[in-house]
Amino acid sequence: MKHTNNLDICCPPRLVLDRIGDKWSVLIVLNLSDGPKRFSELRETLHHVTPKVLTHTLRGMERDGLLTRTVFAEVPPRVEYELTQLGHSLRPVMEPINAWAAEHVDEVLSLRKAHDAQLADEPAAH
Amino acid sequence: MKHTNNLDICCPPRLVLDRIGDKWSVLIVLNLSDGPKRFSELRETLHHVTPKVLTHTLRGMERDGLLTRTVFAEVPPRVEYELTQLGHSLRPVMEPINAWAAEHVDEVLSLRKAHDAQLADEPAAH
DNA sequence: CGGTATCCCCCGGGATACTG
DNA sequence: CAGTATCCCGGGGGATACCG
Repeated sequence: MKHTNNLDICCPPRLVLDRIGDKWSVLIVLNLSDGPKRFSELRETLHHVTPKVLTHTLRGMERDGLLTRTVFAEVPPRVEYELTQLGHSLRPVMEPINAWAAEHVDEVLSLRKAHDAQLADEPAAH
Repeated sequence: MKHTNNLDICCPPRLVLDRIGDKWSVLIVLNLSDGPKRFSELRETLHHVTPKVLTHTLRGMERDGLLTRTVFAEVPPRVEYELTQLGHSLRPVMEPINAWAAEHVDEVLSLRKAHDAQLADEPAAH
């Protein structure tokens, strides 16, 4: 996004996809849906994503107001992440995504496989 | 995705996001919603995206059965892209995305701005 | 515990030029 | 018209190591 395409502005969907289209944001929202969680808890659930990446993702979401980060002055340190109202409002957006995926994942995968197989068969077209 | 994480399988949402999370797929679906379009038509609507990129995106979508590619044996050549049933079924998925974006884009942008401004103020925390 | 700091690789995506 | 062929850059994201 170097030359500030007006597409970025004219197309709101891009804002959402840039925000939740990355690898972990959706899973984070889902995981925080029923209450705040600590950094390590999230890491475990997210299959031990690298701390750097998790931090980066969380910071980005915090920046956009999707969640809050609360540091507790204890030893050992404790940090909790919690969805904001805005963060919670994303659930209705994700449900259709989930539903579509659940319903069509097999179809897509088999279509993809068939398509690849067909291409592999006919290198003759060249 | 090198070491085939089981997350890819266990989390259907990823399939969708990997598919429509890229820069152009959503816009393509929206643009093909009311009927087939030719390659150049798509290019124009999509703010003159590079042919290479457009081709790549379209091929990926074709591979997953979201659209069909029809070549007409004419001169000059004509190629039309049309959503499949599966492709059309994505619309209900995108509408909430659109709606959320329309409703919250200003909020997110201002929250983001405020957040950045605050960080710029306090390099003292260091 | 909850992060930073580095290094590194891959690839999405744009620019430019050429072709059947 | 509808693509290919190259080159290139930025950054997402993982691995590893270290820190307050």
